[in-house]
Amino acid sequence: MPEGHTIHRLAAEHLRMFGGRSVRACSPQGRFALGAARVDGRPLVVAEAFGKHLLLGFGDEESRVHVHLGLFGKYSFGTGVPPAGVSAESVRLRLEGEGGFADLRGPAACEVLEPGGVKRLLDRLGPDPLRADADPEEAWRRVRRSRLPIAALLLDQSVVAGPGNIYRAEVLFRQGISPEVQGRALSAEQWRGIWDDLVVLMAAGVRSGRIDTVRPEHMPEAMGRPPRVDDHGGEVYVYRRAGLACHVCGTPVRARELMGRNLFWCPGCQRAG
DNA sequence: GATATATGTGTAC
DNA sequence: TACACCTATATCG
Repeated sequence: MPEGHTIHRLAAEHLRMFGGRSVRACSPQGRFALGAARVDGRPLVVAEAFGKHLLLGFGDEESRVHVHLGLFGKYSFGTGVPPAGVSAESVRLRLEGEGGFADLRGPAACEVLEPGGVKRLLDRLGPDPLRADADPEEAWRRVRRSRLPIAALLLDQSVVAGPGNIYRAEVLFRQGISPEVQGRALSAEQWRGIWDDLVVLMAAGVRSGRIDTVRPEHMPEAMGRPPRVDDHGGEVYVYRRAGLACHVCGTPVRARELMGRNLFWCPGCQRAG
């Protein structure tokens, strides 16, 4: 679930459900008991996503509740009273308002940040393709002088904030760029292509709540099979399709580990620099 | 029941 | 590069 589009959806969902109204906050699991007590009873006035980070602001506090889902974190929303039972014991943060509740389980981070901590967090994030204030040139300045492969740069949140393993694989496929190409070997046009496509793909992800990729117009017709509907719940061309024929050119999709993450690409469609 | 896996990141060696 | 961490779900025996 948790690439940047998910977090932007969560921010919007928080505002819809709680925006401007006071909420009750608690931590059934206990590990965020102090933080929850601190915001309990205040109105939720800020819910904003920066890459994969969610920031919630309550009342006139300048501090923010900072949530990062990590690999396993999940939110569940509902109307009415949150369900009791064993599954409630794993809820790190629960917000309840008149409109419903939000349960957070398994986050990598759930903490209160003072303004200085918020600034440090935001300072180490690159531009987020889903934010109107994002400046792709800021990312390009990092990319263009890096010897790291573009596949590594796209997962570095200090270069670009938001894309995860699926968007990385799919955007490089759609742009026909080999994951191995060094950042400094990319042209400005290629970077522009990657960025603009991230904006399109991730905005679609925010709307639909899943990651779907479609054949870009500059690519030849697909071979008649639909893209894989992955366990993640979306239609993709290369992500987790190792060994299967590319839907565009028929070449087997390849996979390898790069810096601890699974990387997928089509050697037929994705050329060097 | 045990084990493997996952869309992520931070720290230590 | 390895591992630690957080949780749920799928798959295997």
